[in-house]
Amino acid sequence: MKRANDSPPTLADVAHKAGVGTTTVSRVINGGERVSQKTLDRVQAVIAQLGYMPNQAARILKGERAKTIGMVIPSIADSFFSSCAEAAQEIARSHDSLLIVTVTNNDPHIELENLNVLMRHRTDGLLIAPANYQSETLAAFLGRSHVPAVSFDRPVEKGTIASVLTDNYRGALEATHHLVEHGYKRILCLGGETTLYTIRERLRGFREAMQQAKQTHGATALIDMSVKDYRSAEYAVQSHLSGPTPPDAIFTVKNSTTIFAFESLQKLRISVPKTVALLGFDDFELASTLRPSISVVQQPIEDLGRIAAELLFAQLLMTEKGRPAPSRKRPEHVKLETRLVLRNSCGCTPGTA
Amino acid sequence: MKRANDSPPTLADVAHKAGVGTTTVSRVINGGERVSQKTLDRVQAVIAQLGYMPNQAARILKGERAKTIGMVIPSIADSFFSSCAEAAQEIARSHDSLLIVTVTNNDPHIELENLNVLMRHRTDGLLIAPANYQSETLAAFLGRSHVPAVSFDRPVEKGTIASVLTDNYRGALEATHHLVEHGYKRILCLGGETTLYTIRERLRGFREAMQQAKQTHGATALIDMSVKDYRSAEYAVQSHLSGPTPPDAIFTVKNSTTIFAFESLQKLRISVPKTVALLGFDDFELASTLRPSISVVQQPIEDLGRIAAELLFAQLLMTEKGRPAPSRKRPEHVKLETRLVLRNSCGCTPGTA
DNA sequence: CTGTTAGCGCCTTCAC
DNA sequence: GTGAAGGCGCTAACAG
Repeated sequence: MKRANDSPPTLADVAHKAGVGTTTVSRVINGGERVSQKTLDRVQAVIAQLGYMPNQAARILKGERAKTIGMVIPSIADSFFSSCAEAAQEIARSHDSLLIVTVTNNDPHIELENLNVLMRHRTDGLLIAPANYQSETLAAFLGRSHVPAVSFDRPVEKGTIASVLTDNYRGALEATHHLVEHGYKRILCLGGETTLYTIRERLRGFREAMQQAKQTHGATALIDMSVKDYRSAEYAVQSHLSGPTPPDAIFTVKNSTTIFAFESLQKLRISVPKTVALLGFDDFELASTLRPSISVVQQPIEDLGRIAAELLFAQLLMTEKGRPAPSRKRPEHVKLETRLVLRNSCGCTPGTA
Repeated sequence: MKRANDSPPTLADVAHKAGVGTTTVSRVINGGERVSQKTLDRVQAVIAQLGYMPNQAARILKGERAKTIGMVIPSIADSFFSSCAEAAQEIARSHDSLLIVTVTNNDPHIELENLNVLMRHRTDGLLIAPANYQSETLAAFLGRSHVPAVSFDRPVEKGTIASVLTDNYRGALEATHHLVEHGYKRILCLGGETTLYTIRERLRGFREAMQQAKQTHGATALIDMSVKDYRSAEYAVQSHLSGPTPPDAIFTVKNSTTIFAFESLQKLRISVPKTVALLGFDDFELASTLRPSISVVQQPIEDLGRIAAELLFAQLLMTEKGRPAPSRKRPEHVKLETRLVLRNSCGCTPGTA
């Protein structure tokens, strides 16, 4: 026999067995245009019998779409990014494409490595939450490789790629305003990882709000960005609250910080919101089940992933239809709104819990 | 100019520009054996200058590894599977491979579709948490396609592929025993999705434990597998607890059921564990932060993904080295142990909370 | 409607 | 140490 019978059958195998030319088989598997019903049936029968599947690699080599997009994120286990990934996967699927997920741990070096691998595989496009939004290396890389890319959650400042971001600044601004309106005078902003775009924006929003509140309400801003894990959170909470002029409200800039802070407060038996109020950026699964329930700034996570993917495929269809001339339309920059979800920890008493 | 300057440079481009043959360039990018230092340097310079990257599709076509493995799971957003995915991704990365994640929503039809797409892309191997562990279609598909596959979390009963599973039966058995030893007499098993392998195994464990407890402790088993969402959970909890002979303990068979049950109990102001104890299968992020903290059966989630991936790559290296003769070693079946994490909701009082 | 043919980019004998 | 040539599986001209 000619072929090892464990290697997948090829188009030629099908053609041979069906007694037709390769072109005909090719036509059959690509919609069956310009093929007589009779041959079509016969060929399809052979395909089914042999369990033939087109070799995507060969198609890619011929210059077709790889039907694959790459996603570069800090972590999959993080529910934020896994939700984005799921949304993107869904869009990819609807475009008959696969999603390759790579994780960077926020390490720019690993990120670049991942991008390289993805380029080798000739993915049609890239979805990326950059480790370092100010990196020129990344911007240059993305600019050089002519692969459509969309950043999400974080921008790529130096470059010109499309982005889908949450309005972190405004979300933090509004959250802080809310605390101020509750009458809290000494508001502590708690967090870490200040190199991240999202954190900086949130901090900026907090600062701006407090700047205003200083005038209007005589409120004072406290900032402690030393929180990295539970230990540092507990230390921070304890030291701030046992000081001479403790905060009466805490604004946590991210998910995990909120949780750490709450756990610390709980452990130290500090009453929330009586002694200190708590309001966090980013919702999380049991925020409404904890006692007190935690007020948060909620962002439209799935939308981030979904819209980023949609933008990417829009670009792909663009460059497919239109003449290779990339029609220099400036890249889209979508900014999504947050929603302030008021529960009990900020001092509100919505509904009847 | 010959080539459109926006299409990636090819090996031939490099060869031409460096004034050498393609063979030489090929050697350079594959380790640089049998190439003089001088040409090596020159070629590498050109490669860097052109930003050349080998086209993986061409390599695949030549019969090389795709350096890609496919993962087929019910959902990415689910923290259980995203953790598995992250672990698998890490192993893949360490083997210089990419991970393609596809999601099935536990729909066997979508699952098969995903598998087909993955086959087209000639992934080197498959990691799968089958939607239906009893499916003959799936088993047949996996058997026919000669791609190494490892199932995890759930087996593929009819086939002969390797698997990495949690010992759900024993985990549930021990958990139930624990409740019995607390002295609870009427224990309710609460859950849903009884078609899933994991659920069935847990239910089996519960039944077995209660069977024994009936004799030894005079305990009674109650079973309600009607829980699908929060509403059904609340309904179930309410009706059971308001009945004439309410349960004094609840064993929830999965993550989300545990949470729904807890939320229901909280809403109905039913004291835990005083009025009813609660013990759930599967740990979750804030289980120890809730009040009372929730006792759970913890499974080694990351290990599932990691070991499954390791097994897969072991198979890959196998078939690479050894003669194509697949050495008919029977597939490995790894079973991982659970851990009973005792917190407050079952009636225990570990540490000082 | 259908078949023949020429590559896509790479690796791999085989000569030099 | 180096190069030329063939072919992996597929599609897209071109013939017929």
